[in-house]
Formats: sequence, structure tokens, C-alpha cells
Amino acid sequence: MATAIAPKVATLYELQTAYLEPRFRQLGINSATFQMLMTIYAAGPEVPQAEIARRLGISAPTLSETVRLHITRGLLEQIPSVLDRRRKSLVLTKRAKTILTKLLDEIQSLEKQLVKGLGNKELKAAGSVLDHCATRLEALIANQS
Amino acid sequence: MATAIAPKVATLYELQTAYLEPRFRQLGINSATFQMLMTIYAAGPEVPQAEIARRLGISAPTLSETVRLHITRGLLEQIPSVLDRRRKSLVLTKRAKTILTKLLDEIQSLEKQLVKGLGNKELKAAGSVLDHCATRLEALIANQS
DNA sequence: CGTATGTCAGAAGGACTGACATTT
DNA sequence: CAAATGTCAGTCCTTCTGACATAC
Repeated sequence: MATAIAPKVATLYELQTAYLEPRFRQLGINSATFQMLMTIYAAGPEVPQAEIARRLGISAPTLSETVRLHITRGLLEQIPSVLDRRRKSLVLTKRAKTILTKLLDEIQSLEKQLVKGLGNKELKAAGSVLDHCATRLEALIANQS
Repeated sequence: MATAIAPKVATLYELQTAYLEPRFRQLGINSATFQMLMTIYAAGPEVPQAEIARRLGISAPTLSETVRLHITRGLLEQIPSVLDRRRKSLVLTKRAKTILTKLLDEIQSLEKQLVKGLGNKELKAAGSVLDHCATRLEALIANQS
């Protein structure tokens, strides 16, 4: 069991967080904000808040509160939907997009640093193993919830 | 960049958490408690709370409060140290050790499920890649803090 | 009418900083 | 006396659940 994957993944994840967190803070956000902005951006404006909350794994009131906070910070806009007047479209401001771009650059830079010194072949092999594990786990979680 | 490691690590870590969290809860604890108990157990009784707090990355008052909480839950004992009367030794109760044993079993079971269907060779190779990345990142973080 | 959407109100958990008594 | 150890007090942030108005 010297080659156990799970603890190594946990360790590496924590290191990644430790590396990225100061960079997030320098841009005035934290990783929760980053995740929310990414999710909203990926979802597009017609996905209702309830669905965004579900994807983020938080409650609707929590997202509501967080959205309000980020509107005052100039990162989000909330526009009444024309399709369904109960809904409010969430849109990233220009400033939010700029921040997101910089963070994605940071993540790409992290990746480059990570794999420096590794061959393309072993990288691909490791990626396959991680994908395999993720697929196995997804199935496990789905089968018992 | 189709083989980027960092996001795969993040995904797998989140899946691991999603898998383990219900098992933690079933035993009446959360992952923060698990980490604390593991750290205390690994440190032994003569390591002062201040050092435990440092290893956990939390402040001394926070640990103090958490310790108090876990004493009332019957998971920790706090014994005045004979070496230094300022210090208080932290010791896991029998119940805490039982819970920890069960959780370590769960983690081992997770690992077995994860790697099912993978060869020993590719597992070892993937482990090496993860170790390599962790080492690189540790160096990066150390060099700029 | 029943359901979906977003928000308000109140409460709980977990973390921090600053001040402090005790011991080294 | 200065430093280390653990704790108290007060505060902040984040999240939750339950209740609610509005729209479908």
C-alpha cells in the first residue's frame, strides 16, 4: 500500500490550494468566489439561481446572500429574466471577467510548474489513472445515494 | 493541455470528500475532527496544543475551543503535563480510537475501490508523478513566502 | 391550486484577534 | 523580566432551516 493514491491526491490538492490562495486574495477574491463565478459563467444567463446553487452544492438562500454581496463588489449583475419573471439572470461584470482571466492564467502557470521535468508519456498515463479513479468514484457515489 | 493534472486532482479530491463525508457523519464527526484526532494521535501526548494548532493551520484559541468541545463529546482528554505545568497533554479516549480505526478502514476501502482495474505498474507510475508534482509545489510555495 | 423562484429572519458553527493569568 | 502556554471575550463570516411573497 506504499503507492496509495487517495492520500497523495489529498496532499497535492492542499498544496495547490496553498499555492493559489494568495493569488486569489491578491485579486480580492477567495476560492468560493472563483468557483461561483466560474459556475455562473459556464451556465450562461438563463440558468436560474436555484440551479446554480444546486451545482455549487449550497442552499438557495446562501447563494442569494452571496450574489447580493458580489453585486455590491461590482462582480455580478442581476437582471430580471424576460422568459420567466420569477427568475433573475446572473451576469459577470467586465471586472469579474478580467479577474477570471487572470486567475485562469495563474492556474495554467501552476500546471506548467507542476509538470516541469515530467515526460509527456508519463503525464498522459497519470492522467488516465486519475480519470479512472474519478470514474470509479462517481459510480460508487451514485450507486448508494 | 488535455492532460492537465491540477484540475483532475481537484475533481478527484472533491469526489473523495463526497464519498467519505457521509461515512464521517455516520460516526458523528466531520473531516475537521478527523484531521484533529489524527494529528493529536500522531503527535503523541507530549506535544503542546500550540504545536498541534500550528500543524493544523489554526490559531491557538480555535484549537482550545475545539478541544473543549471534543472533551464534552467524550473524544479527548486533557491531562496536565508533568514536564511543564503550563502544558496540557491531549489524549484520545478509547471511543475516539475506535472511531479512528473505523475511519481508517473506510479510507482503505476507498483506496481499494479506486484502484480496482488498474495494474500495479501504472499505479506506481501515477504515484511517482503525484509525488513529483507535490515536491515541485512544496518548493514553489517555500520559495516565495 | 400546487409548484418553482428568490429572499428575509433567526440561529448555529467555526474561525480570528487582542487581552490575560500562569509558568518557564 | 521576556517568552511560552492555554484560555476568555468579543467579533466576523459563512452556512443552514423555516417562512414568505411573487410568478408560473
